[in-house]
Amino acid sequence: MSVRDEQRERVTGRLAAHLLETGLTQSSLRQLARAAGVSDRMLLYYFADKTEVLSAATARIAAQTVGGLAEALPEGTKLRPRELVILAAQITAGPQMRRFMRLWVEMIAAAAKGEEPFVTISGQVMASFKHWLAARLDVPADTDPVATAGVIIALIDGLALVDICSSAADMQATHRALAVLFDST
Amino acid sequence: MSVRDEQRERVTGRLAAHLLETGLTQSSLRQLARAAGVSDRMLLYYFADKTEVLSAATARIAAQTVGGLAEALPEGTKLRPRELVILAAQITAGPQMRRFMRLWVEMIAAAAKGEEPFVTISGQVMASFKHWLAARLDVPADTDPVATAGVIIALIDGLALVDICSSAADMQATHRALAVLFDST
DNA sequence: AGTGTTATGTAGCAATCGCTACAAGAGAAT
DNA sequence: ATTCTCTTGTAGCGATTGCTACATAACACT
Repeated sequence: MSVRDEQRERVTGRLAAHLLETGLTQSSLRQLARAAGVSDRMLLYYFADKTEVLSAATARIAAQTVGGLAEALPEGTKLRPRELVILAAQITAGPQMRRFMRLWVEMIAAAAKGEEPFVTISGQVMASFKHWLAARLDVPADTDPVATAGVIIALIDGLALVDICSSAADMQATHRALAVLFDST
Repeated sequence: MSVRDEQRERVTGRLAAHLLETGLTQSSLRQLARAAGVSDRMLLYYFADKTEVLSAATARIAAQTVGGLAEALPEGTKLRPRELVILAAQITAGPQMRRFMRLWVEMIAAAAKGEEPFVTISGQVMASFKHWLAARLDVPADTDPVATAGVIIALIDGLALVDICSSAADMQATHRALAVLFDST
């Protein structure tokens, strides 16, 4: 592997950590380069352009996140929708996943503006998340598991949206109300 | 009312329409000025700075939207959570509200970045939406209506997120799954 | 008639943006 | 030793950003 490719790997990891930390607020080429410990000139030597930089970093983040989720929901798990909602809400409320959710919201908003690579990436990530969740979903035979997973993801992502513009206390109340609404006892 | 104040009103209305149409993609001062039919110089004569421009326009949009919702859910309406979810999902899926939801997502993402006026405004709008919805919510006495409204808003807003990065066909399936999950028959 | 406030246009500043031209050192290949 | 590709630095370009200095025209007030 050439020096260029090695640096590409190193830089991708650092950028992934940087984006998780700061979201898309510090994502100009110069800011990204500084966070990665290289010059902006070199960033554009390792990658073709800014789109490719962000593409590599966000793809890395998505892979890491799916890997982390696999621990909480290993393959073969089968949960009913209400159970999965409660569990997913708990998982995504943790400090680590919370940072990802915030970045994820920013990425989708960028996709709404037509900005690449976010249109492409968020479409792919959304689709794969849906199928990943659907595989762990226990639903009646006559209902669409992927579409049901879509509803659950909407709820989880929506909680992240509400989280952004609510106080911590309000958010706690929201989670309590969620537990009541989706109580499966 | 001075000429300045009259223009302020006119411009605010045009900017509200512009933002609903284009989201936050064309929201530089020069682009906003062009959409409003004035020079950028004058925009900063009518308003103190860009923050105040966006503040006026988004406040107008929020007021219009609440006004529109009041037709579908007039005061005195009382619905149980599952009924309200289905109804709200239908309402927000229409072309007009869909534009608002897209802008709303972009505004929250901007708030996540700490950008004013979006931090302030989206916090206010979220809080008032919650209470507005809670007033139309029929819940048991021992559950918090405002927090329950928060969950419903999370689901509705989350659907807008999913909508942004899904195909129209997938989105139809998602709405069908929603109807099944929250079937209140 | 003079004077001050209000309204509008022209021009441009400093900062940042993504990106590139150019040169040069380093090491491998011949 | 020479050439060639890989790697890295310096410098800067043209565009866009939010915002401002300055001049001027119009109108109100005394």
